[in-house]
Amino acid sequence: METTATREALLDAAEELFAEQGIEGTSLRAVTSKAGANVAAVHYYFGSKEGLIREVFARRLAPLADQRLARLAACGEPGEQALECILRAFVEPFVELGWRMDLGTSATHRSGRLIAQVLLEPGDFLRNALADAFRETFVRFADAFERALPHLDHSEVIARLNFAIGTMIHGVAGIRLYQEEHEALPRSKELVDRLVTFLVAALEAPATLPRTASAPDEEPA
Amino acid sequence: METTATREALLDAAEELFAEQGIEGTSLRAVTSKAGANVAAVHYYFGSKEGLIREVFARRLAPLADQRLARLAACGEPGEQALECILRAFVEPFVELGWRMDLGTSATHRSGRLIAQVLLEPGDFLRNALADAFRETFVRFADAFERALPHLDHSEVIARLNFAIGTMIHGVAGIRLYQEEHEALPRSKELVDRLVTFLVAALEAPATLPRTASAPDEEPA
DNA sequence: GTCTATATAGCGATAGAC
DNA sequence: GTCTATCGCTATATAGAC
Repeated sequence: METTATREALLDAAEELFAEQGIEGTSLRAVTSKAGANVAAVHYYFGSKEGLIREVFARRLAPLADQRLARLAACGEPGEQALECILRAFVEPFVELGWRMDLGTSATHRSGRLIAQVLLEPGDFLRNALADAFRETFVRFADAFERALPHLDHSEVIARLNFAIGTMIHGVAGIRLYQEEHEALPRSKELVDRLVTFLVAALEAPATLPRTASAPDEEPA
Repeated sequence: METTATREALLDAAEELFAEQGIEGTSLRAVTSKAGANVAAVHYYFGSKEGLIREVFARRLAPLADQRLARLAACGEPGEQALECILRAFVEPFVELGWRMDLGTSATHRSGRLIAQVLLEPGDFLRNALADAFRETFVRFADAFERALPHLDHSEVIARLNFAIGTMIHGVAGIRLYQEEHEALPRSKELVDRLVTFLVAALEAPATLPRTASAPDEEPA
């Protein structure tokens, strides 16, 4: 269809500009001018800027969810899945998506920062949409992690899963508050391997004992 | 001084609104109206919105750096510091700062998201200012971590330190993409303990071995 | 389905009264 | 030191020509 060409061009342009300049910081004019169209086209296809934003993410998140769940299923029967396999099923598709969304972005403003941005932006609508899109995935992975980490209670598994998500997002976003001068940003595969090593150990850590409450004398070895 | 009253009120209002609505999403009018002043006052005291933003952070970051370095020094002589002590020196002051900056913020938009936001926002000026403010701290801590983790090479220590920063920021920001219905957000002390358990294990993990080949750029045949 | 032209509103910044 | 009023600009959104 020819009508789809403009639509896709708008989505591509928006995705790229959002990653470079932020979502709030990107005007419809910038999007349409990059896409070779004009402001009215956005409202014709998406109704509003909010509709455009929603579509930019929806286009990526459904395939991401599918891929993660397929990879998880390939780890074996529930209850017998290896922790590293579960973790890779969770991390790898996300990192690859981050890299793909990054194609036109400058080297210093890397990749998946788009998703990280959304998590922090003020408006509720997108964060809620994101949470909805991820809910099924997270429920399934939380269950898999819980079975693979029998030494942890439910609440600590959830807390660690949320930590792991933060580590992953921050890693994919390529944020370096502390960066060596000549250090190159890691390639996708190297990043995944380092993330997995880091997170497997973190998830397997012994349970956190309450330091305040009943056992004040105990220091963890 | 009486002049300081308005100035401080502007900084307080700005800090609170930035955390709630984002920096880009907060207008000077919103800040001044909350502070009981008006737009001109911002330009009188800070010259511009950018100057205001800079001051909001500068007011918090210098004490944070001091506190962290003091805590690190209290861990003992360089080369003999325990990993957990170094990590707590790094994490605890940051978490407490996040909690303090959160006072007026609604429960669903927690704490340190302000710093997390800055890391992702488009403009370079603030990220550079933040990197500058943290540089000394990070150099000192990177050195301490490297001595405490002799099984890792320099580049992996740096990579893991950046991961740890991401974990910490995400945790303090209170982001929960996956949240149980009745789950309460953890208290500061509980968060710190869980973060430390998680990160000690992660940092101590064995070195990541290249999985593809001897050189990271090579594609497997 | 795509354009131009415009309506409406909000922004940061500044001048000048007090 | 603090105010009101306003300038100049840009944003999203829409109406209507083609």
